[in-house]
Amino acid sequence: MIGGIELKISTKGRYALRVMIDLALNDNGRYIPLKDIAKRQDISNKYLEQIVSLLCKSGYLETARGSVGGYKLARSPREYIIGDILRSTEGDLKPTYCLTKGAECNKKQNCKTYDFWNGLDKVITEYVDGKTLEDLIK
Amino acid sequence: MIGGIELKISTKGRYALRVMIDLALNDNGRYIPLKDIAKRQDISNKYLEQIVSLLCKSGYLETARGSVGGYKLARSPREYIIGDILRSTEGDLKPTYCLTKGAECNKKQNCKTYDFWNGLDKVITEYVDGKTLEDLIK
DNA sequence: TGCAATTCCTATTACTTTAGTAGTATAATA
DNA sequence: TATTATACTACTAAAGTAATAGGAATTGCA
Repeated sequence: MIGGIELKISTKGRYALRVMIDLALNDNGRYIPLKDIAKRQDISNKYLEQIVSLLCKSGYLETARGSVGGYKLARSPREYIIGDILRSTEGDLKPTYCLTKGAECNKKQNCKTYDFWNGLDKVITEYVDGKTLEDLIK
Repeated sequence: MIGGIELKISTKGRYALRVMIDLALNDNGRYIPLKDIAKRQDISNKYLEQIVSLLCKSGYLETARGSVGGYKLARSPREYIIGDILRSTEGDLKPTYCLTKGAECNKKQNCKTYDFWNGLDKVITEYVDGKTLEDLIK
């Protein structure tokens, strides 16, 4: 088979963004249990656990265990750059491997496509890093 | 496992672009056999066959079979839009399924992320459709 | 103290996609 | 007719996606 579908953001990135928005919109100062978010967003609780874990490790969420535990935003929505949220779950957002430091192609110097891919990366990065969580919820 | 690498252009799109550039740079009016391109580009001949087949079906290449057969560009480099070349091998370049006509999410109307993804699609499309093959080879 | 609610951590899995390999048929030329 | 090349189709190993599953650790409360 040839002719697939690519350049797609995976569920991890899309769900991460929805979790952050959900937490921003439902902020009441207390910790919000994941099952509430999962229910509202219609996403598997167990799968969300893994995604939220990445957001925690990046320091984007505060968390509390136990019976009144859950998650809440660690900062105000305007302090979250969307690109950062996506990168924390998607890995990097670069369109080709040759753009990643340390993974460059050895033909990079005289490759006619390198500058093109680099330019594509630039417009993507400028867009996702130019918006904050606040921009999305208002 | 969680935490993969995404938003990547696959080899199909990258190789297609390199084939088109190779054909533009080595244009001598005659048909160029695929094995010459494969050798210059250091890509498997058999794999390139499948990619080139897609470019042919899109009408981007002229082809001739037989002993002096091969491929050549169907038009001048400035008449090829890079986005078209990529889409012919990659499928669409949209960052999420919800942006594809007929595959929209049923929550689209009040989804806070839809406009964000739509905006990302727009900057990607503007970039890839704003460059021609001529831009890449000069 | 014990129970319930919750996060935390790791393993497993079905499915799809990627990036090819392989074989054969078809066509054109010398 | 032998050679060279494209055209077409089937197959495959490895990786990634999108979960599911099970249990351990932590906290609040009766």
